[in-house]
Amino acid sequence: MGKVRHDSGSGDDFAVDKTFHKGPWTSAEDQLLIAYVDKHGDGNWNAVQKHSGLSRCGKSCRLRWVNHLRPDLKKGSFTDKEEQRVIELHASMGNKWARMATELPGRTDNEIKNFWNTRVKRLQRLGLPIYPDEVREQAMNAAAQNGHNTDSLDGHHSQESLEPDCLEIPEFDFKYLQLNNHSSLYQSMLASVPSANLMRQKPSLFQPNVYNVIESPYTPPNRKRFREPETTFPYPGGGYATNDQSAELWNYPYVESTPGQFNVAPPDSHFLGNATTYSSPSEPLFHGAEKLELPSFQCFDTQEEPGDWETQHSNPMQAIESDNTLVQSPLIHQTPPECPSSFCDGLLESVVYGSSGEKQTTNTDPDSPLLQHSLLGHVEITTATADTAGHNNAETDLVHFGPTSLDESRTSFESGDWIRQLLGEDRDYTK
DNA sequence: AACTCTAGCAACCGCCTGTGT
DNA sequence: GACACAGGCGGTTGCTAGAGT
Repeated sequence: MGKVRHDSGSGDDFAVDKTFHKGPWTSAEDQLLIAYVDKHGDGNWNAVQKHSGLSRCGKSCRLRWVNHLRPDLKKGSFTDKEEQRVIELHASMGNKWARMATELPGRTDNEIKNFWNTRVKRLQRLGLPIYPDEVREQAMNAAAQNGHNTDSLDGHHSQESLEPDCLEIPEFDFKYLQLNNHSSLYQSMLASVPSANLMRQKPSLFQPNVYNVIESPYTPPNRKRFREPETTFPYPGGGYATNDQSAELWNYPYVESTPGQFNVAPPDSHFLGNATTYSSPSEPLFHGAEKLELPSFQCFDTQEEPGDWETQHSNPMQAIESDNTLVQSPLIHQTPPECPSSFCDGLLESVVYGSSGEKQTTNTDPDSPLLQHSLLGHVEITTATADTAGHNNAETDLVHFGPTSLDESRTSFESGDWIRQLLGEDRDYTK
């Protein structure tokens, strides 16, 4: 409190004609605002100052009312049920806090956002997946049992494979997944690890991991207002695409980036799996995306075959940070002993998308590394690990690849039941 | 007791959309 | 269509309490 700024009171423009207090609200201010709302109702927030004498800008008043003074607000920490619901909602819609808030009566978007950010931070430190392991595991099993092909996953996609008119955006309702029962085990894992102990774990667990670009298939329902920023990014066909054009790309199971780049996901990003998979619906991290500032570890080079890449770009992280350890996929390798999770990598949605673009005909061996890579739906690169003696323990570089062509990927899209096939319609995920 | 570190939370900022003129 | 305004949204920042050293 005490800070004062000039604010026009309308939106984000500032003027010198009015001064507004900033900082924490006092109870006196709260009473003024409550009295105003009682009398005039909520809305027309820029009139608050005029009618109540409050020296707060309209936006601040609205925020205070919505987040703290509204009578229907639920106080206290999130219940298990609410937490599970948040997980479900985030899995299905990403960082759409306001929309999530409509599904959680008494909770505000800010509250949910803070809750999620804190949770993600905690899980990252633990090396735990953002989404319950059981759910991802079962999704992967379902995919394997349904025989998703991977033999086309060479990571090399042509321009034609991304022609926008050739892809349908599959609709996917995460209600197929019942997370509730899985979450309990997951939560108990978390509860068993005091937060204060987190940083005492092997530091390598907390190193940046590999993040991917896998967009949620969430299709917003009709509503008065649904905002999707039109972030532009280089379009495969040349030029730049807006989100409208890119929608199909977000649903495309490719991950494209530049070797040697790092993606360090912000804690509130849409993690579709865990600390190693990153997706931000509003800010897709496609190669060359406008807002992509941090280097990425997603090591695709469309000019090279995967094998070439592996040899030519071996251990990209090693070149950058020799003692940086990435969590590996337990499906492929043994789980690092320091990792408390059976799955240190991948996430449910990445599983879904990893499989979504694959035809269903050949190479259905569930043990196939290619299948497993595809199920993970993202690049995994295990970097060289410096042991205590200072020796680098080079691990295998794993790279997930999407279908080579659109024809291959569209097969499953056009089948119309790709998600049911992946998840197994008759599977009971609550067990 | 002093200090450090972290989680949790409140609030702000900038961008955006919807609406009215 | 252009503009201004009001309000909504997501991302970020900064403060504080509590735990650990």
